[in-house]
Amino acid sequence: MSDKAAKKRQFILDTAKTVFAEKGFKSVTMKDIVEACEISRGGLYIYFDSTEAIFSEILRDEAAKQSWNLAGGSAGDRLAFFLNEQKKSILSSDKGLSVALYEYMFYKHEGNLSCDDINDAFKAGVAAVEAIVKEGVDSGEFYADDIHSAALNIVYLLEGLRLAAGTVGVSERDIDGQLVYILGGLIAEE
Amino acid sequence: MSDKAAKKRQFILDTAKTVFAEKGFKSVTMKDIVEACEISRGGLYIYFDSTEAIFSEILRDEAAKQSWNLAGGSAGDRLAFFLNEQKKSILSSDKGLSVALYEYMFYKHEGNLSCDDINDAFKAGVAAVEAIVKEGVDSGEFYADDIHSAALNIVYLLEGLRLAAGTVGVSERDIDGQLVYILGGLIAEE
Amino acid sequence: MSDKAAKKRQFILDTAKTVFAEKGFKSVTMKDIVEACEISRGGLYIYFDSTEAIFSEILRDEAAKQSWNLAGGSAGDRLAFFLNEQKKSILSSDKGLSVALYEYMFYKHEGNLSCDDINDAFKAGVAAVEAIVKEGVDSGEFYADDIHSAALNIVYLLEGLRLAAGTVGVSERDIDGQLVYILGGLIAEE
Amino acid sequence: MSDKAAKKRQFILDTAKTVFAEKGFKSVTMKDIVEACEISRGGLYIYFDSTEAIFSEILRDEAAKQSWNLAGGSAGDRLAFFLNEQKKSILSSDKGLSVALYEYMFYKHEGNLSCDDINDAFKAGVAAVEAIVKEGVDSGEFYADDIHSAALNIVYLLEGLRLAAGTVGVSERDIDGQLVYILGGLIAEE
DNA sequence: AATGAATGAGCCTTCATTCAT
DNA sequence: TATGAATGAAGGCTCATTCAT
Repeated sequence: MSDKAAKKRQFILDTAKTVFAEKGFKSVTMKDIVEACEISRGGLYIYFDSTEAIFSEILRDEAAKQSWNLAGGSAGDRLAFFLNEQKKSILSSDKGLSVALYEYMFYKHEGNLSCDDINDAFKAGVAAVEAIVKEGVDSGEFYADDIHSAALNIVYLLEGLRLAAGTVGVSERDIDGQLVYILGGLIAEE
Repeated sequence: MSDKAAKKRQFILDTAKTVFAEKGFKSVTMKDIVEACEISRGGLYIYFDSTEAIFSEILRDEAAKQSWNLAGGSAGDRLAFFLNEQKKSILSSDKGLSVALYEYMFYKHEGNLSCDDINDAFKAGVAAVEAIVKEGVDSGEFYADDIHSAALNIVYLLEGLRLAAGTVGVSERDIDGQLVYILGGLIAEE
Repeated sequence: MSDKAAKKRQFILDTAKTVFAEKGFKSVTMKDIVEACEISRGGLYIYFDSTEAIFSEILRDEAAKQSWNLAGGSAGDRLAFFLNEQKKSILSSDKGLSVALYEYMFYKHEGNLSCDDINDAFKAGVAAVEAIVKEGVDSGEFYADDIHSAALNIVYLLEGLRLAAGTVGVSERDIDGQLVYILGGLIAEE
Repeated sequence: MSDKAAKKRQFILDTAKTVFAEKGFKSVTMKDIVEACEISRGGLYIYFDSTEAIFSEILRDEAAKQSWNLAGGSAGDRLAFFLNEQKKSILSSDKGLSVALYEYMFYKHEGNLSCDDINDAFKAGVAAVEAIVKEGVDSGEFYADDIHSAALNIVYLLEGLRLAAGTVGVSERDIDGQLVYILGGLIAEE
């Protein structure tokens, strides 16, 4: 049973994810999810108490899937790979979930609710980028006065791009231009 | 009469602005605004049909206040001034409105509604920054391979910072670090 | 001034009449009339307290215009003339007011409100028809066992036609068929 | 469950019918029905979306109950039976629903909404009467120049009576007088 | 007289949440 | 566990009516 229950739980999460990707966070109601999952109103409450609980768990799932330190290779290769992944994610339809994510963050922030998962994820992201940059600096591939600022710069820039993608829209060329800029900033200066 | 009406209209806008700053965009109801303004339900409808209409007008007001091409001086001075203004705005309590703004943009975006005011404002921002950068490059103060990308870089970075300020939070030091980074990128390379 | 006021009052009645013709009785709001007349909300209340008061006065006006005993001629001529007038009224756009009239009657009836004007008008109509029929019978033009029933028959039939015109619709042929039927009933039997 | 739901649905229809009979169509609000049924506001919406939907279904129910071609016997018997049924219906408290019906028809008509059910019912009524008349004419019981007009005459007259019953009121004697008139018109002329 | 802003009551509709089955 | 009917709170909107100017 616990097995079956786990499967149903996962089914709900997967289905709800598509709903959040489509409608953002705040607009999604328990009813929307009930309808998308084609289960009963009461049935959903057995597993989750609120859209917030569902989204929070979806985030946990997503975070678990993340692997910052993918592959091996030189720092340059790894950074290039990372940036390419980010580019794909910014352009992809999964962008939808990022809009929901922003709404979720605002929602938590407005309520002055702690949002440690998000904060932690952000810090983890910064740390991962910082690690790559540091490695590159150590190996002489990159140049940076202040490694922390360099990493933050990359992360903030990517957030800015992602946000723009969800609102005013960005072209692939715009993204490429910025990625070149990032790499240039780390490499060009001898 | 029209004078009095204009005053009340402005009063509503001003009051609503504080509500949006506090609660974002989506969570704000006509009732919230009615209560904040201490007017009657029907009274509000005399002036505005929806929270969207109110917020849209607030945005117009804000945009009108914007003056990108402030002061004179060298390109460097002007950029420094601009960045300092941005820094203040990112750190200030007006930050609240920016969260509402993001929600508003997502709201429009989800509904596939045109949001020309926002798009125009974004483009205007990019153009203004680009103008300063170009001026600096022309005068030899700045160096940039691709002026457009350089301007976009600044704008995206500031958006990323502003977003972070509204969610995970940013310290003044973080902002300063990034501003230095921007200036460094434009100046350092000879 | 009283002259000017009387003119305005009449203007309101005339304008409101077109509104009632278009929307019936119950759907018409004071706001509708205010807008149609392009006067102020408060201004309307100076003259009338409710849509009911306005409609009631319109009815009085209409009743005053009615002249059942028009023209002279034989009973047959006068009946033919009367029926032709009814036919025109049933087919005309003034039909709109008749729908409003029905709604008004129902409205009064539901509230168990006296509606003497209507009742009186109905009785007056019956009496007028009855007078013509009686005249025809006396002169030998018509034949009728029961003059009152004959008159009621004509009135009810016309009401049925008018009602149908406002709902399921009637063709001119249908009306003609019924008028022939009426005349036939009075004349054919010797 | 579906059984219980069907019962509740029917309960709502039955209760709403009394409300419509009392207040007509347009004045009835969802709130009225909610209160009459002693259920919750939201509860009603589970079954019906609007007063129109409820009334429409009530009409369907009523139409299903109708049996035009009742009993056997001669055309004269059948017509007499039919007319007697109509008389009872005109005099009965079910009259209330007929006022609502008229309002409903006007409502649909004003909105230029198709109201096929009503039109069909009207045509079916005419056809049924026409069939009886034709049968009588064929068997020599009745006499009529134009069978269609004769049938329409009966139907329009009954509508006129029903309408009058809902507004100015009719006495049983008035109705009897008219029924005699109808029968006389069909029979007397040899 | 006339204006039109303001009020507040009233109806509509949608959901989160509960609960008997 | 699962269902889905039921509830009631919440927010949206429209008008009749009043009132200061």
